[in-house]
Amino acid sequence: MTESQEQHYVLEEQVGYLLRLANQRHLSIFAEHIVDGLTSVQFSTLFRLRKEAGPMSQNALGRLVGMDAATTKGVVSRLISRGLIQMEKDPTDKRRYMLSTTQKGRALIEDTLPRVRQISEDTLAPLTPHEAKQFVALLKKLT
Amino acid sequence: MTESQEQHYVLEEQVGYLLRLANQRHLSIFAEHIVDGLTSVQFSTLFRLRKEAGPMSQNALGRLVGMDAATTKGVVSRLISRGLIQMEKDPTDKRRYMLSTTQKGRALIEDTLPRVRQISEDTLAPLTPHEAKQFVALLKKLT
DNA sequence: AGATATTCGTATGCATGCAAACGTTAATTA
DNA sequence: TAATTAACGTTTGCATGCATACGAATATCT
Repeated sequence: MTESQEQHYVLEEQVGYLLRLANQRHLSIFAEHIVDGLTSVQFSTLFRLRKEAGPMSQNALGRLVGMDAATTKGVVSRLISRGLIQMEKDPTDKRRYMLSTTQKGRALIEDTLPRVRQISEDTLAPLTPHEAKQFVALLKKLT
Repeated sequence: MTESQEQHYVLEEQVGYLLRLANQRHLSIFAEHIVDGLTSVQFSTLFRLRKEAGPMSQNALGRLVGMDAATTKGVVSRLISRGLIQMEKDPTDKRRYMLSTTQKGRALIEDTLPRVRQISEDTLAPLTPHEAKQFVALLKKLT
């Protein structure tokens, strides 16, 4: 390999730069489809709480969605403000609050599911179906 | 396709969810390698200003890095605070300020280049070299 | 049991990132 | 030329996201 190739550095070919732009694009597509201001992270959080192990503590939920405690606090507060999840004291552990979805939250998940499916499709639209599967597989391997 | 397949929705297989985690992972790797608190976006901005068309307006620079005007304002302010770029009035357009890198900024780019190369490698480390190339190509196509 | 670790939720500060609104200036159009 | 439109930079408000620190409660270890 020659030295000139070593010096070569193009922003458009760096994973980090491209990941940032791809993420921005997805969030933009998400916002287009979801009218009521629910964010991608808020949906993920709500979905995890509903479809995973059910009621759990705030920090546990955050971990399942890939958020640290500080971020989780804000997301959960907003979901509670919207009346999509609820909080009650854990009788066995005075530090914890158990979180669970409300009826309104569960209804919103069902209403939103077709749209989030469409969002995934739209995000992958520039790729052929085969490329899309490849891409998602590589993304999973990367995580 | 059966109805049960249509109902199927797994968070770990959604592009948006995976993109968010992949981006988080990259930013974490970036922070590990760069000691002085320079962020990924700040490096991209500095690099663009130095290696692209040279001195340009704030909004133009932001566009080249994929930031809106509000975000650009903050990033540029921080780069100026660190003494990495400088701002001077554009004599031909009273609205504009022309931005350019300082000597300190250019020196920092050269010092940082080997490290950002390593960051890209580390981010792609879970993939084979062939997969890594595929992944970057698909990311580019997606953007 | 008592000392130490860890976990829980919380709070603050900082950095992206977008929407929206704003005054100023330049470019376009009628 | 006059009116309109567009671009420039700025500010505010809100949402993620991380580091750090904190008191309270639980777990673990000696």
